[in-house]
Amino acid sequence: MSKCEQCIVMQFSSLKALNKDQLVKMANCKTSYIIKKGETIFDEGETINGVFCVKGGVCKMTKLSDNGKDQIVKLAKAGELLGQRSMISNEATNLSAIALEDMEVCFIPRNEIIGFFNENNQFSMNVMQNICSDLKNADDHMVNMAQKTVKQRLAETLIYLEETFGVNEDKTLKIQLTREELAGMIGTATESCIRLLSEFNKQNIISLTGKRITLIDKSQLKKIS
Amino acid sequence: MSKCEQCIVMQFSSLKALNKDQLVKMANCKTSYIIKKGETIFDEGETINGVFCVKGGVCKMTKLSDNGKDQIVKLAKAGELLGQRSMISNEATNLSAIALEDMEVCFIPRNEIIGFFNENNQFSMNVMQNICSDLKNADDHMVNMAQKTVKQRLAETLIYLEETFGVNEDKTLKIQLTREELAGMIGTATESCIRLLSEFNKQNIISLTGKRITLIDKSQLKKIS
DNA sequence: TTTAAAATATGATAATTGTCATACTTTAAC
DNA sequence: GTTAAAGTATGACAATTATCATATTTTAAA
Repeated sequence: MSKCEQCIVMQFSSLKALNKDQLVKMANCKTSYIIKKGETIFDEGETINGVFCVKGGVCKMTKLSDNGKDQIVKLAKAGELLGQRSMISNEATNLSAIALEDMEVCFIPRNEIIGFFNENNQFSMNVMQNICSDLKNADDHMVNMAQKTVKQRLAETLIYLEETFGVNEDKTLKIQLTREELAGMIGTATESCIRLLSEFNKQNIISLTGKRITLIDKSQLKKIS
Repeated sequence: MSKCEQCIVMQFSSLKALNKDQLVKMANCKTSYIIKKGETIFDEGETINGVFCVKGGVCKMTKLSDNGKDQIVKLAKAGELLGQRSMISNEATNLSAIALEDMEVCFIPRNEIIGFFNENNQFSMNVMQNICSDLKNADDHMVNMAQKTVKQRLAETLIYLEETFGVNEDKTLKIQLTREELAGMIGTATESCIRLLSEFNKQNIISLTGKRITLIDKSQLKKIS
């Protein structure tokens, strides 16, 4: 059982508002997990009774649409608490969380978090602000889905992926998404996504090396989006 | 200056958690407004420094997309607090609020609400749950926008409008949206929206009397959506 | 290393949706 | 009431996107 105090996550998660005693208390009741790439942390509709704190790695938060396709609603990385919304609403989760890379996560039971909520205003304010930020992003995302073309959404998403997750030494996007997952983010058919990537590639806006993507002309991507 | 204690809104808004003293305090610092149909309560990007409590009437919460169309992100009715998110994030609003009917709203300054936040856990929990509910809806909405056809979205929206705002004695939808607004809700061109309404009309799934809409075959609408 | 499975890629085609033009109808202002 | 403006409706056409088929490449397992 590692100490929460020393966890790097404490620097940028809402948990940073907790004091030493609270962190010790949390360390005593948390459970740590190693999640392998592709494994599910929890499924849409599951009752999880707590939150998962992401220590490392990235996961996709997806929702199964009626037509059977997985829509990626957001990507979550270190410092994020998964299941905040359902914990506060006291409901089952509305999204599934699936690891895109090997991950380290800690589970913190609901009671513990709710306790911190009541005794630590700054902490509850932090959580609230996270949720508000999610809400704002969801609104923006919704409007983009409704009003932008697939091409615009792809361009925007590529920029988002580079800005959020960075690039490797060879300039390729660090985050590894399959074409199907990328299509699931922008809300289109996998073939349409592949076709547009090819088109961007031919126009020298991006380059494709196997499944890896490199952004070449970012200003052009921004113009498109 | 009317008393907040006696306001009908207190029965179903998050403010119901406030005690008598707090309600009196709120009544003393609130400002009441009558908003005419079509008038703007606040604009996207505005800093409002407080929340608007809807006492009566319905408004649309919209976001201007890059292509110049107004997307309706949600409809708000009595009991809702407008501007909660931006108040908590301490940011400008990300949505505009425009009255669809004549409205009564009260403005409550930010400081007041934040004060209640700190002294009344149940109140802050209520607000949080509202925002969580908005977030869940936004996620659902996003997936629908991304994965469903315009026809499916229209069918779903018609059912939502009837369930949420009810019908008149003649069975027509109580809420009055122009075709342009309806198109703005489902995220499509006005003409496409009109065309699909005509199609539903011809198939006897709905009936159109001027701008008024009556749902005839709801089970069919559900099947479509 | 070989081989099967999965992922990527591309073509052909159909379905959906948007855009522009135009006509008709309702609404609201004078 | 008249009239202009706004809203509703429909046609024609173009653009976008999905679907199905199939080939190629990559990945992972035996």
